[in-house]
Amino acid sequence: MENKARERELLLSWEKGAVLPREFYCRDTVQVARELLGQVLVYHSPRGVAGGVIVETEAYLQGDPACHASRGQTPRNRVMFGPAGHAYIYFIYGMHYCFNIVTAAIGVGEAVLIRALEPLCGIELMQERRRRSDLRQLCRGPACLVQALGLDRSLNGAPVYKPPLLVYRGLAVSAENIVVTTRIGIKEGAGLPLRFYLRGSRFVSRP
DNA sequence: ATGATGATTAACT
DNA sequence: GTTAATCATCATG
Repeated sequence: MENKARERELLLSWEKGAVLPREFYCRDTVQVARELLGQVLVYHSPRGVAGGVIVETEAYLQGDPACHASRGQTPRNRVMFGPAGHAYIYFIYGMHYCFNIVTAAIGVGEAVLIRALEPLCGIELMQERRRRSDLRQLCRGPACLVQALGLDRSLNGAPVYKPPLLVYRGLAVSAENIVVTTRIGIKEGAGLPLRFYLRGSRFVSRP
């Protein structure tokens, strides 16, 4: 398997790396969105561990019409206004969940949407949850990765720097390996260069 | 109380 | 490229 060697390499970097500290997220949201590429998102679910390398992100900013927080605080978006480094998980289209990490200072409603992962661990479990065996179809898309990892509403507001949700430091990504483009699935604020993905990754939701 | 809508996905043509 | 699936959330009355 060509994937085996790759998986081993990634798993090694994950095991050696440290968990990204809370402070990592208390910064400029675009910067965090870029730097999250290459890091490893892991969820220790009751059924087992699953996770992968973050290969695609989107930034949602204050004053950005596409941002859930742009029209003030509501019960749904309240965790966006809370401390950085916590999960903002919301329900959409009557059947899907999306996973974000809150960024910036308290009171500033900004976050990074995680749009795709390169599967790394818990692959059999993810294949079962997704009812698909193809690695490329496991975590390709924001709602897909949530389903693959087994995330749900109960994790809304949970920190991502301690169990059961963890983001580990992975491989560093240079600026030339980050593609900057427009976000997907929004009406207002389309056209803003706030989507980021790993150049050449076959695991992004859309090139 | 009601109605419009959505940071999607899978399965079509 | 098009569309059905499916409902919590929010603005409005």
